Amino acid sequence: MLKTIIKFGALTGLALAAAKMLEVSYLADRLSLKAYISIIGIAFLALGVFLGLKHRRRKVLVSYKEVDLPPGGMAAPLQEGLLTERELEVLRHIAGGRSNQEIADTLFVSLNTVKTHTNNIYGKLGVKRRTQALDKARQLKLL
Amino acid sequence: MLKTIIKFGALTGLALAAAKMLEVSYLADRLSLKAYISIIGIAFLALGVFLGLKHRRRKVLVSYKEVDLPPGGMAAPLQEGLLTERELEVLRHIAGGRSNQEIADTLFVSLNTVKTHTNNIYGKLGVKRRTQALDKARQLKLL
DNA sequence: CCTAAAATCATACTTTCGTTTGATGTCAAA
DNA sequence: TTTGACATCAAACGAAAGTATGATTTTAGG
Repeated sequence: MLKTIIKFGALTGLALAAAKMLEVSYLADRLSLKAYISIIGIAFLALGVFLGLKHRRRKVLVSYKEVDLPPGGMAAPLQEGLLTERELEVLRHIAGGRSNQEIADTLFVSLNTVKTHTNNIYGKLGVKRRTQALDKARQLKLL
Repeated sequence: MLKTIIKFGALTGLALAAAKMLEVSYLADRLSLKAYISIIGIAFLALGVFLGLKHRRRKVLVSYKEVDLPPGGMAAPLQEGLLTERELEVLRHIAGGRSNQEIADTLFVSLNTVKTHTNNIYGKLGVKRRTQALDKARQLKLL
């Protein structure tokens, strides 16, 4: 971002310098002030458009890097005891895209019970929505 | 395209008119020609940048580079063209646990727009909920 | 036996999500 | 210029999800 600003400034400076040169050129004697101003304006307009368009180009991630796995393998840091078995069960259903009602049906409990579980999960994970819970759970390797 | 040119021309005309007004203003008496030219230049530069940025909506791939695939082989760019860039962007925010309103805020669009995107995503993935969309997207290696 | 944690359920309420319909502007390609 | 894909936005409604509070029942451990 800093580079962009610097480049931008440099280009502007160059443009201004060019304008100054123009100022003393023979053109100044032949063209009216209005025409001269117009040329300057159009030139800068073009420069501006160019710059504006140029800095919209997309960058793409192109490289990756391999790393060694820890000798023991990627064993789970499993947060033992954070969530209860039932809560984990519910969480897995959520990850599977099931609605609370569907979870209630498959677990043979009421919708309210599922809501209680989900809210307990949110509380323990420190989140407010099921999608956040999934994200957090993955970070914690709970899923 | 024609419209764009017309608008562009109109704006340029307005800018030139403004410049003409400036020309006869008191500023002309107080500022050196150089300073005057500079102001004109900067103004048009700004206008140009504005116009350039405004018409940047469509993104274009400008360069690419070949790389070796990881030994294990990463499943290719499956499902090319299933979701649009914008839809993928929204999907990633959903995966991050963001609410529609939050997504709207970070993308600087309205809540309704985000809802439209999400619904289009659901339609394309053949799902009905965001959590299902996440599950399906992972199966399709879209995330 | 007693207790704390876990699991169950409820009611009432707020918020977010999802659906539908319709519209406008832009861009690329035909 | 016409057309189709994209992105944008709106309004209104129903469906889920989430919050808050309180309660009862199981169950595992001390």
